[in-house]
Amino acid sequence: MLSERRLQVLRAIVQDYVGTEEPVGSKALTERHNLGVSPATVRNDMAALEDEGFIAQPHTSAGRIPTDKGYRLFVDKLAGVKPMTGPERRAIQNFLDGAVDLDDVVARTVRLLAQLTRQVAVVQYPSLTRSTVRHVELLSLAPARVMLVLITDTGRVEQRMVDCPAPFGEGPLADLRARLNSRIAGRRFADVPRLVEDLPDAFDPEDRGTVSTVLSTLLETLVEENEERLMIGGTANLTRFGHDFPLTIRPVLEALEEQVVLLKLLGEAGDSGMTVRIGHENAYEGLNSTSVVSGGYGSGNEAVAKLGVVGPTRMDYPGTMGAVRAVARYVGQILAES
Amino acid sequence: MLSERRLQVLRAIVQDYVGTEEPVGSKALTERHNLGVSPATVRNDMAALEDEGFIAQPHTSAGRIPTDKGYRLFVDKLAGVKPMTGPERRAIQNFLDGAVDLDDVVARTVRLLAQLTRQVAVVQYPSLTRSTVRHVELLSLAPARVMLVLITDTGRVEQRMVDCPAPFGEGPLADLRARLNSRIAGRRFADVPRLVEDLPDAFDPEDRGTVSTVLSTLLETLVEENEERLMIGGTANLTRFGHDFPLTIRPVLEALEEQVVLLKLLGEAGDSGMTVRIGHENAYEGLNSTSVVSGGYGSGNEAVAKLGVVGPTRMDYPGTMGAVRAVARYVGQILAES
DNA sequence: TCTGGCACTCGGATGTGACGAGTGCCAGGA
DNA sequence: TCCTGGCACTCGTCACATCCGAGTGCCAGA
Repeated sequence: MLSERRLQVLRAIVQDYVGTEEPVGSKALTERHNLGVSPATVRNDMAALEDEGFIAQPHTSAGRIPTDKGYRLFVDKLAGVKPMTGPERRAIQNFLDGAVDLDDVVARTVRLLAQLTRQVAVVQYPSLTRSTVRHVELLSLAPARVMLVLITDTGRVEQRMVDCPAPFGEGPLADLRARLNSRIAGRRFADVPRLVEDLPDAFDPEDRGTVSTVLSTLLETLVEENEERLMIGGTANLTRFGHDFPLTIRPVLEALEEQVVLLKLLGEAGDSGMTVRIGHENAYEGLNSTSVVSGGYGSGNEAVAKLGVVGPTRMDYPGTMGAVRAVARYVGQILAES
Repeated sequence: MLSERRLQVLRAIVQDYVGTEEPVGSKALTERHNLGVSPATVRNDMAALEDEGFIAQPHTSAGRIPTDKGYRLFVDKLAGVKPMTGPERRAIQNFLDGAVDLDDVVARTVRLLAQLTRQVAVVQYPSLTRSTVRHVELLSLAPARVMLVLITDTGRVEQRMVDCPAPFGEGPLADLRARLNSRIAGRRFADVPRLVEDLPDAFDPEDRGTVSTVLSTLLETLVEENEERLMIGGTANLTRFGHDFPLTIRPVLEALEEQVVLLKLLGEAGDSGMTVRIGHENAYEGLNSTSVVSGGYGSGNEAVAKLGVVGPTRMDYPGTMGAVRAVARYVGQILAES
């Protein structure tokens, strides 16, 4: 096992490297952190840390930089989550309070996260499957054409056009609307299929086909998780990455355009608490030189969606985690209020 | 005035530079284009073109590159719009035909444009102000709380929460819904204010306040042009820009994050036909080394929104313009169908 | 008006050497 | 046993010098 001092040395290396973006040597370490020992001792410790794979030398005659494994140890054992300061918290709350609708909440959240962390922020729209139904509206646009509008408790609105197999009068439509709402308003999406199962039976035979069509469209809408949208911001921060630019930035930009990749990335994160994926821990190859800090947020006790930050492995983990946690918390509050 | 041959020389310079990304010299020019004259003659022409400000030398002993003014002349006089090939057209149509809803149409359009031009694509959501109302729905969520849902002919849905000054029964609500729809369904947004002006008069005094509140929320929604959303794609193509990377890419990424800037940019473009803004012609400073090719698209004869492409001034203008025109045309068709 | 020739310029690539940060190892001391 | 100071060594970076060649401008002649 690593001695206490060696862990301190690792911590110091991570901190310095994150700060300066340059490999750190033994002398600089002893000067900037009072470890109470000489550079030579630190050198021995560093050699040991390198043997264990926590740090590495880019070149023979250069200082050390942390490896993914080193960052992992740092995040797990050596660093806490840096809480936001009072003013920061107030700023977050004020900024989010100004939002006028769901789109705006998400947009503001992205901006905020990107600014706070100076990295790329990704925010998922509140997911449908965990939400509850607030209201279902059916509009007759043509004799055999119905528009289905679904309103969720998170303020999200989904609409679908339904082409009916047969003309559908205003009377049955109103009937269906009333029955539907009385059954599923306030219920969770997951429960809806069960609740509407026998609805067609209540209608005249000639209308049953249409009712079934409408219902199956509704269920499709509920299930359609792949429709989950997300918003991205702060891509300009990618330019701060490093000097070896195009090579690093390219795959990241590509990854950010693939919503599927991002959704998967966020999906892998645990529901509660925060998940940190460092470098090669990311399944997607293009993100092998980045770290992803993500967490869930929710309107109640439960997470309804995820948000996160993508940045270089060489990032300020405590600060980033603090920002993610704080923003997630406040977004949850805002959603719960509205 | 410039002689015919000098224009040809300019055209050749632009084409070669766009192709090779390297300053082009007199010798290379005569080899690759059969101008029928010797390099020495071309040199004289180039000197003249330089005097007029159409081309410039990055360094004393280098070839020439076109200036913004040179590109401008090229676009205005020397180049046409390169039409898409048959297969390309079919591919565009097929791809767009697969869209399931408005979001999907816009998303696909962005992807398509980005792929075709290998540049950054920007597509504005169909604008509200030019559209017509398809349906207005009012839902009572609580005694004094109404949700207003507006559905446009382009398939867009906007919802607003309205807090009423007094409780509002289902009866008057249904009444208002019916009157509203009979008056404004199918009408253009611009006409709506005039059409609903006297609506409160038809209601009982105690409901008038609520009716007015609902109406003013509706009008706000219609006017709220700044809410116009847009979608961006193909940012990874920025990495192909050049070698002097971070300096060029940074401000562009920043500009792309500022929806306001982009909306302005697209807004400046003419309604019909295509607009090309080259380098410093762009008002926004960060885009001074890029060109923007934009055009309007519409569901009918009229443009309802804009779309465009952002790329280096050194871009394939004929090809880009062809792609923009083709995509705009097909998106219009798709919107008209749905 | 065009052409071939020629001297000139200057950026980029290549090579060389000095410098210095950082290392590993070792012998001596607490 | 662990820490420390010293020392030789490595190697990347920087500054400077050199060379090469693409490209130019200009001029005299067709």
